Amino acid sequence: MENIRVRFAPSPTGYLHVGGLRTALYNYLFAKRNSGKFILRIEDTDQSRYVEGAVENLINALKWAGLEFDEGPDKDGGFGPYFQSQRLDIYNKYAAELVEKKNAYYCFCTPDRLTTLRDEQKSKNLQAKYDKHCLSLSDAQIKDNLDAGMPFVIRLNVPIGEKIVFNDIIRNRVEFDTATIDDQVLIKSDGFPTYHLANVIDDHLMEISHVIRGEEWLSSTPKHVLLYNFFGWEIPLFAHLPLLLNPDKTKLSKRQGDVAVEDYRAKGYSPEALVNFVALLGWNAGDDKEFYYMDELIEKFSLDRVNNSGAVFDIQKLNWLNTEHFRKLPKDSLLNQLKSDIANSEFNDKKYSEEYLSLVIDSMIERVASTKEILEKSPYFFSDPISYEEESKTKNWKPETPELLSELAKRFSLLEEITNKHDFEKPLKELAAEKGIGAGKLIHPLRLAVSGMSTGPGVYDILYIIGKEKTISRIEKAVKAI
RNA sequence: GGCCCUAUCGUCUAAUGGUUAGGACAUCGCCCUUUCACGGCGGUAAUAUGGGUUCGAAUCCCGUUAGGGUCACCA
Repeated sequence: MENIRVRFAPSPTGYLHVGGLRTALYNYLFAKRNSGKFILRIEDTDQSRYVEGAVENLINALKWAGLEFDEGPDKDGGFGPYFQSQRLDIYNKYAAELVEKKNAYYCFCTPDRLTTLRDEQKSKNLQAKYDKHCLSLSDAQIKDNLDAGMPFVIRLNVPIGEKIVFNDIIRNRVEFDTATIDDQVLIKSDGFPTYHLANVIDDHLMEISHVIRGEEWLSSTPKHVLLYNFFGWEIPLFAHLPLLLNPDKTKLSKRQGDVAVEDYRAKGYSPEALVNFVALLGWNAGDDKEFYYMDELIEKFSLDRVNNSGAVFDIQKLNWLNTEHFRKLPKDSLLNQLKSDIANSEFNDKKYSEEYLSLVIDSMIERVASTKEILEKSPYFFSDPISYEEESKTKNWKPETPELLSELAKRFSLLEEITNKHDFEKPLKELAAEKGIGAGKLIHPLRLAVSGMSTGPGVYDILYIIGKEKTISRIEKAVKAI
């Protein structure tokens, strides 16, 4: 294939949807795999939906996910501008050409008439469609209306009784009857184009070779085909991607959980995991491999192997992948992440050495899926416990416990040089043997005393990491508090 | 409702006319472990349905059913 150019063309609604991320990713992978160009185009033709900072958010989210675009805002490749709101002249020029050729026409119908028409059609269970009322206007009438400053739109003049057939890489042959296609508005009364017009013109002008987008666009594709034909332009190859679904199989939506890439980022999911996960939602290489890095995805990706049915966004599988990716992270990036999480936490006023944090990571890595979770699951590495788990208290804290722990603290205080966790194990085992009790009788209350919790790394690990002083002071505190 | 798309374990999927229908996540059980995890081993679990075509169908064709998308001066 030559001159592969694909685009991700979101409208700036405020955040990047995970479905959008998947669409962007497939475009990106396809471009990279085929030495093509990945273009970002902002479809901001709806003035009423303008959201402050949306474009920045979008670009940041893409960057975070590792999807660097080759052309787009602030990165001109000779096909700009990449904001549709800056290309109004172009759309108007082409719309005029269509009107000239009678492939489009002025429409002066009021919103009132349109709603009445639609209601009527709906009540008769008919498809809501414009009735071509203004198509019969004479040139003189149109000129009069225009001169009188009447608001107008420009509509696509869909021919009657034709079949529109196109080929989709994923769905193969798709056919529509023009009788089922509405005379779509191309230019709105505010002078802005609708998606359909702007999209077709830009894809042509930007020399897009493959239109890879969500399946929700499949039913408006015949309108686009019609436009390409009217202009006499070559039609790009289409690939309509299966939708991402809620657990109840409806189109993935905000109502049923997190849908923005930023939400997952904020929760501690890594970009590698999220990318890996959405890549597999609707595509696989044909083998059993499930763990991928971006470069491997690029190497393996092909549109031929994209599925044709919708895929449920299964958070459990994402969690698993996130864990897998987390465990493979190099030590220094774990360290950096943990430091930045601490800086953003309640513990941000304290200082911890890299050696210390490194030990914390080693002890927790098998128990968490993000550095953020280390803070949540083992706060005792960052400050003294302020409360003690009730359930563990009733289970492990017996009348004789304070005395036993005090004795244990005394023996710990005698420890001179501590080089590893076993230095703490010895006195505990000895005490247990002397008292004729199982080590568990000491281990469980000890864990509760120093951590406030009943789960976590081995007690000796905890003691070794927090050190002798803290161990003793926490035991003393617990003896008084419980 | 019209039009369009889709249909393999609960979920993501493999098997492109011949397999005991495979893997992964989840789930369950056992082992490891004086906690929680990790890990190891094993189990439960699917071709929506009815017809064709064929020696042979998850796979090809038709119908049915179910789900989804779309029917805006939103993208």
